[in-house]
Amino acid sequence: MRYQAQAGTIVCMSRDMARLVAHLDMDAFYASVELLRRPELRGQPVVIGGAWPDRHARRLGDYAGRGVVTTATYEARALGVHSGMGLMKAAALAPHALLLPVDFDEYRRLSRSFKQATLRIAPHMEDRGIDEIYLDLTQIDSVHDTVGHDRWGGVRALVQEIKNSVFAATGLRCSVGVAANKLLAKIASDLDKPDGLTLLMPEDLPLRYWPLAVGRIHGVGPKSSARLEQMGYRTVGDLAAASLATLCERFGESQGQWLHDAAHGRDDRPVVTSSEPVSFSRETTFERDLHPRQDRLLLTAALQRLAERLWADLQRRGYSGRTVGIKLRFDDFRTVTRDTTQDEVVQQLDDVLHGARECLKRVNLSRRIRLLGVRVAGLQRTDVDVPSTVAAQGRPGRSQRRAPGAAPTRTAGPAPTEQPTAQYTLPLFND
DNA sequence: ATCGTGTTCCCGTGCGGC
DNA sequence: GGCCGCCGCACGGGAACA
Repeated sequence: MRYQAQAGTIVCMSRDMARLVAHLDMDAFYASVELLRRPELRGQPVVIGGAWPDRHARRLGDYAGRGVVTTATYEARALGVHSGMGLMKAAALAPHALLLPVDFDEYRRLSRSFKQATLRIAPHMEDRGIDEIYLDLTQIDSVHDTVGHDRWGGVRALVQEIKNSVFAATGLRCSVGVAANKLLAKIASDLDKPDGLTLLMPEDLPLRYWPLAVGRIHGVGPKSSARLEQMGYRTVGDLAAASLATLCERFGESQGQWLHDAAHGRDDRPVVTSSEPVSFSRETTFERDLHPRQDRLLLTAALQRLAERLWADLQRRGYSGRTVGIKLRFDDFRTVTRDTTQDEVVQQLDDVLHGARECLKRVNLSRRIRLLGVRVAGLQRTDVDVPSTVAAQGRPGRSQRRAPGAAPTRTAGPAPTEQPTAQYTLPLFND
């Protein structure tokens, strides 16, 4: 037996018993949610992205502005439009496609629904964002059933039950992959989209895993893909054929070992059912690139607004943090970040603004600014009184001490409404 | 004018304490 | 005192992902 502690959860893994892990991925999630409300658009190329006041559909070709495609229906994908593509480029490819603005509140609502529906059947669930989850099915008895001559009949029946339940709760389809670990389950869920149910077992790897491009491995993005390909590793099989020693030589101990394991379908990571946030941030891309001096007032106002929203997020979720950071993206797409850590967590909005201003002083502002962001990390909970033994973990001594009568500790329940704050008149954007 | 928003993880560097 | 190695921490950047 091996025990792994992770994010406060003790996960127990038996070395001998093979695990059964599922990855569930909602099909074209945002687009599918929109089609629930606009069934007359079914069958048409539809793209979700951007935002505008009236939420009416537009012709993609009529769009002018910044933004990316968050999701495209399969009809739009057939025209070459994909997630992450700039909207202007998508408009050139598919001018007649329909464009709808994003509505995160609605997506979050449906996200909760499909997760709840799943949870009733498979309670060991790891949340991986708005539209995907991992499930550890190992402990569910029925997966071990043999149905007729089908060794995996129990798994199929269970997963089909989950898919049906998700559809009943939301009207949405999903694709599910099942394998011995998260790495392969993720690969499997992608093998037969949409509405797929795919088992990927060890004996399937040579035929179904090794032919795939290295970029299909979760964790190998565009940069690593290009590098691997340039070194002659185009497919997962190319990597699997290389020795551990060779990969370590070429990519370092840590990454080499990881690539070797991944190529052979080995992955120990447990399905983690609870976790704590690490940071909160808010950022915005401007309609036009702003000049650090000429547009100083606009930038100052934007920073104020971002900090207010971030502070509201923190209060609503019951966190504060010791680290305040900023992020800037310039007109040449270069990105810089700065952060600073205090002995104590920020107590009020002005502390966030003060930290952000300190960070800004350390940035060379000689280009126009495209994006501005604010971040708080080094989090501690504020809504419950944390026992001192736990609170002392971060930095012993002063961090938990609060002078009597100092800024009131936030209490559980709805966050107090934000007081209007004095506008900063000091120059935040100096040159 | 193609490239958003929010989050996490990893690594290198620099520095102080021991 | 200088130097070394080790460690942990802060910081900045990069990469990846939903």
